[in-house]
Amino acid sequence: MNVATDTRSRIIAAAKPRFHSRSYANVGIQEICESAGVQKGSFYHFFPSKRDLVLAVVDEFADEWANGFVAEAFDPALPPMERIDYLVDAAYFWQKSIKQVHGRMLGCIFGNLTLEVSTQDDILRAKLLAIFSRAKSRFKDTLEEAVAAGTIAPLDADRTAEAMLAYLEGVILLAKSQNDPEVIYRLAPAIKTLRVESAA
Amino acid sequence: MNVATDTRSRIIAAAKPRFHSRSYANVGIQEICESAGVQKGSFYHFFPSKRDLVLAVVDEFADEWANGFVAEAFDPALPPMERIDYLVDAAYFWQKSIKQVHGRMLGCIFGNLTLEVSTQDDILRAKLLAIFSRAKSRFKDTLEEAVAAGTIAPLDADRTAEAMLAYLEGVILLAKSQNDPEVIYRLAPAIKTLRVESAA
DNA sequence: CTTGCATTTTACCGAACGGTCAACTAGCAT
DNA sequence: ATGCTAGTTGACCGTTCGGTAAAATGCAAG
Repeated sequence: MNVATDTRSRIIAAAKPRFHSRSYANVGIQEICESAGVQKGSFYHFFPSKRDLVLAVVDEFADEWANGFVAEAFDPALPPMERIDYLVDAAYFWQKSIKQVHGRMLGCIFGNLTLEVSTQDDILRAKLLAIFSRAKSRFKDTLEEAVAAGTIAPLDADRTAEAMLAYLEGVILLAKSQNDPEVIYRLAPAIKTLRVESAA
Repeated sequence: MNVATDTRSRIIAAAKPRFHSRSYANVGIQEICESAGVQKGSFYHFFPSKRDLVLAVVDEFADEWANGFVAEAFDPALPPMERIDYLVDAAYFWQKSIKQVHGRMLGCIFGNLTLEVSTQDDILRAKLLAIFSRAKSRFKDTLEEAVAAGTIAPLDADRTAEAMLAYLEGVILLAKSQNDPEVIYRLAPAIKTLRVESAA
């Protein structure tokens, strides 16, 4: 790994937990640079603006999830509806472990950023939207498979997938408002009761 | 209305749409003062800090809702489950009208603030939590009434109420990410399919 | 007419904000 | 050894941030 990419990734590594645990506006570039051991001029060598940094941070979080829990959860070897159980469990355990270390429920970075910036920055909103869209597709494929297998009654897979994603984000929001990951444990399993019937 | 309360309420009136359409951190006191036609010294005569202002703003939003759509929706004269339909419709039409005027889906102020500040300000988080708690109670009472009337099968009313609130917030979040209130129209009715079974 | 208080004005504080710039360094290819 | 370039440094830009303090104003009661 050459020097250049190291500096860049150190910046991202410093920014990630900060944007996650506070907010976009509340974390300054100066603080990130200090924590990464980088001068501000170097920062702007790698990132044209603060917005470009947060874009990169979002990408990293997305990759981390896609290659971690999400890949495990949506394992084709698992019965379809169990994949959803797995994902929900992963969200719970992840938030719980963060709280144990950090003392706080930090919630979902994508949800956090969506509500903070999506009225102010369409480029960032588009990136977040793409991530949600991919998540929805995972749910949708799973639901279609479950219907095909006869595990669940036929339904509007597209809309139900969107509803499930919404529910998961909402549960995490409520859990954050209580600073208590147990809310996820309590509520998230009900995600499987959500249904949007297919149009006649 | 005397001069004092007028200045104070002009400040709140100027702050409300700004906190709603942007974020807590992104709206400065100076801007609020300019818009309200008030000097900064006057601002700090009425509000000890920015946080106290946002607390007052949250109260106003909460009162507005409680005395408006929420009061209409949870009308005891309505069949219980229709109250939920009503509330969901109200959320949709409200967001839609805001978008028509403002060009943007602004979402739920309580959800927005929760995700932005609840890791950083426990007092504000507590206020938001209290508002969610009241909302949950409305759902809970409605569900209990529906069960008593035999409209729906028995369930864990407390948890289902919490789940419904979560779902509503999640749907609004997703709608905001797409800047499209029709997401609410599409997804929100599925709120009535959510169920948490009562413990055996 | 005066005292007292609530309100308002104005100027100001230090700190932080995102971002820029020119100079400098190190490594590599010619 | 020279020149080019990616990377780095540190000082600096103007602006805004939340918040303060003292003086000035308006007003009502005694």
